[in-house]
Amino acid sequence: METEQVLNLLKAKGYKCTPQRRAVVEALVRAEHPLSVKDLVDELRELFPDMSADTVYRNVKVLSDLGVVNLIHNQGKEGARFELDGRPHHHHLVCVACGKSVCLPYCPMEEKAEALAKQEDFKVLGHTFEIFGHCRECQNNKEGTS
Amino acid sequence: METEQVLNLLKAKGYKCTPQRRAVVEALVRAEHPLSVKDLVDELRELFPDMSADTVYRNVKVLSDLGVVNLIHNQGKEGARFELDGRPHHHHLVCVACGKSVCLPYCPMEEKAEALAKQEDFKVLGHTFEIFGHCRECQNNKEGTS
DNA sequence: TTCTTAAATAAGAACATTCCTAATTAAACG
DNA sequence: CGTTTAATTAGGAATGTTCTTATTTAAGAA
Repeated sequence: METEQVLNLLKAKGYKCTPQRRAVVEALVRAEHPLSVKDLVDELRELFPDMSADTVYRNVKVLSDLGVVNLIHNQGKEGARFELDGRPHHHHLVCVACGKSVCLPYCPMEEKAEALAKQEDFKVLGHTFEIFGHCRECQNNKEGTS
Repeated sequence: METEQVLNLLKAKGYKCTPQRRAVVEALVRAEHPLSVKDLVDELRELFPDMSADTVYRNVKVLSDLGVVNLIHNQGKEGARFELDGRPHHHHLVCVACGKSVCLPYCPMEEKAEALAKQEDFKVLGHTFEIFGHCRECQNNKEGTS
């Protein structure tokens, strides 16, 4: 997905195209792995020294609501991470050692979960699913060191 | 699960049995639905006026590590909630309107997810899965009012 | 019981995130 | 182009959560 496509989508949905918002989108398009809020703020303050963290949170939320970015809750420790995503929806394996994440070609809602919610008359708005642990490299590093 | 059982487990694992910790366990044993940190702090400050929120977080984490309580991440808004759990493991439907939660007799890890993680040489430490939305009652209330 | 020590505590700093407000500004329209 | 308006912004206050540190204390050993 390219920057202009995202901005057009935003415009179509009635969102304004501010320089800060454009910069957030560009940073996400450029990124090669999920970014934390801190990553984004640090990077964007070089362009907009006064940019507030709230602006990043707000924009990332808008993009997330539109399904353009995926939000990865990385419980505790480091904050959440975000990545641009053309694909409609997916989950992650998150490494608690290095913070990196791997996409998972599986969503539990598609299986039994949606049905169980309906059974309870529960109006589903969303869901989270993440697996956390140690990635291959971090397991190797741990063994190597000592 | 009763208070003494939990405390024995703690002792067996090398944790001390402090009055504050006992009170946290007792409050959770007594509770009939998941408690927020604020719930716990408010309740426990009647016994220990100086109790810090950190003590609640710490104890709840210990109990969570032991599998004695389940931690329900209720993204944003209201903070996390905790409930005592004798059963090995389960997930929840969380109502974003009233904060209540319903247990879900389903865990995605038991299905495909565990296998997918192994396929990536990913050493699984844990996972989260929650469905959020509006419960039956909150849907009705919304319709009733206007 | 007294001593020792590792664990737990309170307090507050630090950080992540959300919320509020007043000021700015993009976009639509004249 | 100038005006209007609703969205967006920066900034800081307000929460939720974690971390650090100095002090207290439970539990085991003498």
